[in-house]
Amino acid sequence: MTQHESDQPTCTMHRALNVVGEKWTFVVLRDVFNGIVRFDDLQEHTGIARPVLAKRLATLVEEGLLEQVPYRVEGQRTRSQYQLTPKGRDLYPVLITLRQWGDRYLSDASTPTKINRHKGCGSPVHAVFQCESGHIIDQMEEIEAMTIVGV
Amino acid sequence: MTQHESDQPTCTMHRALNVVGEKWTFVVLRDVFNGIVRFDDLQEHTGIARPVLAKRLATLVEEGLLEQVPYRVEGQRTRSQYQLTPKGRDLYPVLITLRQWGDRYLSDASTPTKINRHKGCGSPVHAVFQCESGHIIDQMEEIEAMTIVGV
DNA sequence: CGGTATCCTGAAAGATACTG
DNA sequence: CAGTATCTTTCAGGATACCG
Repeated sequence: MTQHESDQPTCTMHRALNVVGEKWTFVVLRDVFNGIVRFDDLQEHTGIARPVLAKRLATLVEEGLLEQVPYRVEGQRTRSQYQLTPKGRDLYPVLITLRQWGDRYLSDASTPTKINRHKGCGSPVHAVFQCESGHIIDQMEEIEAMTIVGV
Repeated sequence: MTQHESDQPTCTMHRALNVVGEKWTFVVLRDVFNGIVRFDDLQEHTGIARPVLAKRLATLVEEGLLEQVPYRVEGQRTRSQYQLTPKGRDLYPVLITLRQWGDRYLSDASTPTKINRHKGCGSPVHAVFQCESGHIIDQMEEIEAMTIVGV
């Protein structure tokens, strides 16, 4: 059964992958999160071929994860940069959990470790689950999945 | 600058994507998490072409995220199934955060919402971050990133 | 049931060069 | 600086058929 553009998957995770599941998407987003927001800077830092980067950025703008905004430094000409929208910013947890998994299983002497700290208190953070009753869950065995049909 | 197999990216998130960043990987993992663990079941449920599924599963086994284990129901012949290793299980937070993002931004009337509940208390859970001092962080603005060189 | 073997296609990615 | 235009290549993915 071939997947046509029209029949979207009903699984929202699958849909998410159709938006951000391409090879370079998260690498680009990572850099934007890190403050690299201009085309040439992104190109140089990621090493992606220029046409590919252009297409990826266009997709991210189309999908509403990035916004292209012009800016101007006094006395220089107008330039443009990419900014995260709330929709884009909300992917941060995915990025973090992905990186934490990589840190745990794929790091070696050559990989600089990125630590995320709680501003103010300064302690390293990691992903856990919290239920609405307030319990913290760090064993996924304590979680059960359930499908709600009809939204 | 072309990427050869030998020169891995130093970013662990990027490395993670090289393991699980292919189109169908998370869809397969999702099903395995949901208890669909046999080849034909996976094939039918995902709709992936058989050779592709075979390759994806082989990769996941190679990379140590899945294990192929034989099992036998009394009186029937031996069958085989795929089981998550701890390394594979630890991708759960990535799956959940990805799905939560999809739920928020890509759902519509046709998408069944998957709710994860805390066993016992029954309340829905969502991914948050916790720092080692115990604070719960649900605003990513409260998180700052920092690079530690030299592991 | 759990895959392989074969063959094919298209889309994504890459290299290079050019433009406003 | 921020892209396009062209062209080429690679390969993940798909269709179909077959096998122990």
